[in-house]
Amino acid sequence: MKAAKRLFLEQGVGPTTIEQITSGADVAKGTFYLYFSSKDDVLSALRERFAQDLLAGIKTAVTETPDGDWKGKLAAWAAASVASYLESIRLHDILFYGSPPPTREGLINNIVIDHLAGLLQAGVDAGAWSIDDARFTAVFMFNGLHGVVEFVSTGEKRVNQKRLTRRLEGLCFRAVGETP
Amino acid sequence: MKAAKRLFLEQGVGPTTIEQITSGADVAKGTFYLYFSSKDDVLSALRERFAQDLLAGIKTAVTETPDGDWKGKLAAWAAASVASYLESIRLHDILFYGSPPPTREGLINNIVIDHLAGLLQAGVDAGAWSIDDARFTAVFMFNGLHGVVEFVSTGEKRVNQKRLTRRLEGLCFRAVGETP
Amino acid sequence: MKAAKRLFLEQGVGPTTIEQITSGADVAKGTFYLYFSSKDDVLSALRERFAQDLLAGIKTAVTETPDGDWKGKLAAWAAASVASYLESIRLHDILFYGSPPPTREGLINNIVIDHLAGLLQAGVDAGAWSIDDARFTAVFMFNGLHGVVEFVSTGEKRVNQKRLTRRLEGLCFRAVGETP
Amino acid sequence: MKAAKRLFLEQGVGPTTIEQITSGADVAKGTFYLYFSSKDDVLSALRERFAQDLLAGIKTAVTETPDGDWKGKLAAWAAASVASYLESIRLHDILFYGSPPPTREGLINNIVIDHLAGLLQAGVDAGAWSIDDARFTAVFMFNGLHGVVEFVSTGEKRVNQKRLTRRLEGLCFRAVGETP
DNA sequence: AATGAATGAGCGTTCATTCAT
DNA sequence: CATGAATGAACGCTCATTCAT
Repeated sequence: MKAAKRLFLEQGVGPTTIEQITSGADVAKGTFYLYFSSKDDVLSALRERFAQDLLAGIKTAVTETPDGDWKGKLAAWAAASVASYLESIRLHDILFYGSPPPTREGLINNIVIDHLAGLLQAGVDAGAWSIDDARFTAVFMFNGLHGVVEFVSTGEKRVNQKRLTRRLEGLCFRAVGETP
Repeated sequence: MKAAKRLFLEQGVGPTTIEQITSGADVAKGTFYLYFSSKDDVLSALRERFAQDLLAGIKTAVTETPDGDWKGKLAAWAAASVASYLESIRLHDILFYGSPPPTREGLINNIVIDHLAGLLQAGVDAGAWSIDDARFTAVFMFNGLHGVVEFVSTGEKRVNQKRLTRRLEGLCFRAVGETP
Repeated sequence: MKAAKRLFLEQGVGPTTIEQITSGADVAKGTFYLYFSSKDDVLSALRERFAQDLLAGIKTAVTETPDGDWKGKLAAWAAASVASYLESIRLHDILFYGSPPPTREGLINNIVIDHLAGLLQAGVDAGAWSIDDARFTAVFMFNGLHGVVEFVSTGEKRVNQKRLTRRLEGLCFRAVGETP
Repeated sequence: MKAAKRLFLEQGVGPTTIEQITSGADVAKGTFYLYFSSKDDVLSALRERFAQDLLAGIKTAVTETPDGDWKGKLAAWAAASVASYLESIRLHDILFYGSPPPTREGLINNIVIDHLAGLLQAGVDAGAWSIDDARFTAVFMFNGLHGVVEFVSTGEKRVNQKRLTRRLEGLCFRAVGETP
């Protein structure tokens, strides 16, 4: 999986051959098929692992913020997301926007968005902010943030993470009707 | 190009062969190479055309809104975007998220986002709203909207376009610091 | 060998893998190579066993017919052959007509034909019938009978064994110049 | 097809690779798939051609014998069959006894046996001889003859075709109840 | 004696691309 | 301009065989 990840990042999924993966991992070609049934299968495994890691990081950050501080939790969510994505936006895109997109179910998006939707709804229930539809807003926020990180990553020379985070926190606040 | 578009939608880009395209277009295989240099080349052409059409629709809607009515223009932008994407979100995804990703330059995103950023900045200059960085907000808004449309398209049975548009307008207003 | 036989019958020799055989026999793959050197080796063993069983059945039937009754012995040969083949014609064909053909030596044919040729020659010596060349006639008779059984097995819904046997006895009689 | 036939004869069907066939025919590997869909497909084509040629030879010989001379026609059938098979018994065996045997329908056997059965029945109708069941006897005769030719081909140093033919005619006569 | 993970040569098949007609 | 037969590199995948445990 390490070899596959490296190669996918270097040349994309399509052009990477099984042979290259096994060469990179210093095993024989047949060995690959002992553990994976196809290239898509490795992709699945990488997705799974990526999603778990990402969600874990976000959850930790949000949980560490004191209960009751809803704006703080939302800011923590944004900051953790930005940090994670800055580190691995290319891997994310390769895994989740690769040619035959998976069932759209089981996308990383889903578990991360589920979690965010939960957070937003909890804020609503606690009277912290007011929004029409938590899931809806979660999708908007997630995609907006993701897009911005991607935009920034491919555009600027060096990313000013601090300013980026501050601005995204501001946009998240506005999305729930708060002022930055 | 018509045949290619249909096939890409039906089975994805990768699995579509040149032979299928030429069969579908009722020409010989060699003829393909008189007009395109490769499959990626057709993809490029389809992208170009798609982006032009999309931007044209948005521009018209925005222009038709009376000058000075900034919220109206933003709402028009959102409504036109939703309408266009609802009709062709799958084609968009196939064209712009297929592997191997294009140069990140020349993405449809760019010309549409450029336009939106212009609109936002104009609003700022006119004192209609206040935002930190127009381009930044434009990227956020564009991706948020796109994500929501995609989410809605793959999820619900039938899409309630009116409600969807209303909610997205609201989120766009909030993103520029206005109340829905 | 039991597992191999079952699999050969179910899917043919070629498509059967060593892995399937060892799975079917509930042993590890390596164990196979402790007892056989290759798939052809199992095939050989199955052939040997098949030929022994078949010849034993025929010999018994022929021996049980009183000495001197040559037509009776020939009829017994035919009846026993029909009975045996009806039960296992598919196995026979798989074992003896599979590619690559064995050395043509060691074919079941040989030991069964040898025996039949002996019987025919004994009849000649005893003045029971008159034929040109015993071995020659034995080959003809053996193959004719085998072909008929195969023909009948693959063709009809249900085989009328009694009638089949009677007719084949008749043909065997004719082949040695006797009337049925 | 010529190259395939040669290779099948030299090394058997299984061990022959598509690559060898195309090399032998001095074309590229892909060209093979322009005309055949698989190795089995070539096999089919060779079978077809073989059966046509064989049957044509037999029919000619039988037809050339004066009508009314039933024993002559049967002798002609035997002689033509022997001659054809002696020339190409190995090819026949490779084509028709290869591993995954075709549907047992469409076997050469069928069209040749059909023809022979017709001849035998015509003889019965004309009162030339008496047999129980024409098709049945045809199968017996065909397989007997085929087996003998095969036996002789693989056994002796040099085949005495004249004596072989005479003896097989004799056996065919006996099978219809005539004396040689 | 038994195991089963590892091997890697070799297979059938596909398909973008060329070019003589 | 258009054709489509021919190409052949490249791929995913299988499976008989080995051998350290």
